[in-house]
Amino acid sequence: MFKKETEYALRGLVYIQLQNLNKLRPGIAEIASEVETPLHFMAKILQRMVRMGFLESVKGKNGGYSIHPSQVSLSIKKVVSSIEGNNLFEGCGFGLKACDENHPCPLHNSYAPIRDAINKLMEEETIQKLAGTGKEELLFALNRKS
Amino acid sequence: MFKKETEYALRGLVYIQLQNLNKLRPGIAEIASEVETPLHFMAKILQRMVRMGFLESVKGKNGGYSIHPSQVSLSIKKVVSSIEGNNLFEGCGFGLKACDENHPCPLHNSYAPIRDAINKLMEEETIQKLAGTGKEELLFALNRKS
DNA sequence: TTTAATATGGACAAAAAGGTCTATTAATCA
DNA sequence: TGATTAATAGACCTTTTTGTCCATATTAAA
Repeated sequence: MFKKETEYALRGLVYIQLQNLNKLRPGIAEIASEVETPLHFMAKILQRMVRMGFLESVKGKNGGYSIHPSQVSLSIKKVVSSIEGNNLFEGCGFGLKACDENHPCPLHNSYAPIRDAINKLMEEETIQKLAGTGKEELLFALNRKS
Repeated sequence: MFKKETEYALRGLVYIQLQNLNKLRPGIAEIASEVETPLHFMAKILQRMVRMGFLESVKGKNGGYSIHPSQVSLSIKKVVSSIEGNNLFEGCGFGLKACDENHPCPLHNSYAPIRDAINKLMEEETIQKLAGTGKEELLFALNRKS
C-alpha cells in the first residue's frame, strides 16, 4: 500500500517518539538498527522529515532526533501525504482515469466508502497514539522480519 | 493504489469485454488507442493475460483478443492478484512489518475493516459487471486524460 | 583546544517499473 | 501458394525507487 520510503518514515517516527517519551534522543545508527531499515536510506528520510518540520535534529556528540515540539499530534496522513502526495486519499482508487462526483467512473460509488474509511483512519491515527498504545506489540511489529 | 501494469490490464480487459458483447474482437492497436495506453506495453500485458487464461487470442488477419470463455465472471481481485500478488488483500496495509491475528501490530485492528472492504469489493466486482453497467460513463472514464 | 561522535548533502550504484523496437510466427485472404 | 495482417517473444532503453558511500559541518566531551 505504501512505498518503502513511507513505511520507513512511519517506523522511524514511531520509534523516535517512543524513545522521546523516555527523555532519550536516538541517533540514526540506533534508529536504523532498531527498526531494521537501511542506514543511509533512513538517514535521508529523516533529513526529509526534519525539513518538513516533523522532526528536530541535534548534531554532534549525543545528538540525534526528536519529534518537533509543534507536532504533538502528527497524523499518519500528514506523513504519508508529505512523501506520496494525496493520490491515495483523493483518487478514484482504481486509477482507471480521473473521475469525480460529476463524472464518476463505474467503480466510483462502490469505492468511495473505502476511500473515506482510509481517510478517517489515517487522519485520526497519530504517531503519538501508535507510540503510546501496546508498546510490546509495537516493538515486536517493528522488529519482525517481513 | 495499483501499478500502471494493473491499471492498464483492467482498462484493456473491460474494453475487450465491451467489444466482445458486440461480437467484435479488437486488436492490440485498437485497444491501446481506445484506452490510451502505450501500445507495446499493453501488448505485453495482454500476452500475460492470455498466459493467465483470462484472454483468448487469434493471430493473423481479423485476429485480436476476446475474453476466455471460461472467464464469464472475472473478478477485479483475480486480475490484480495475478499481477501484484496478494499483498493488498492480506497484508497489514501499513507495511509496518508482518503482522497477523496472533501478533497484531497496533494498526492491525483499525485497518482490518478497510482491508475487508477492499476484499469484498474486488471479489464482487467483475470485468463483466463493469462492461455491462453505465457504458457511456465507462467509455468516458476510460478515455479521459488523467 | 583537540578529538570523537553525529547529522548533512551530494554523488553514485543497483533494482524495479515503465516503455520502445524489431524480428518471428501464425493465420487469413487473394 | 504468396502476400498481408496481427499476435508473440525477447532485447533493449528510460525513469523511478531503493540503497550505498564519502566528504563536510557541527556539537559535546575530554
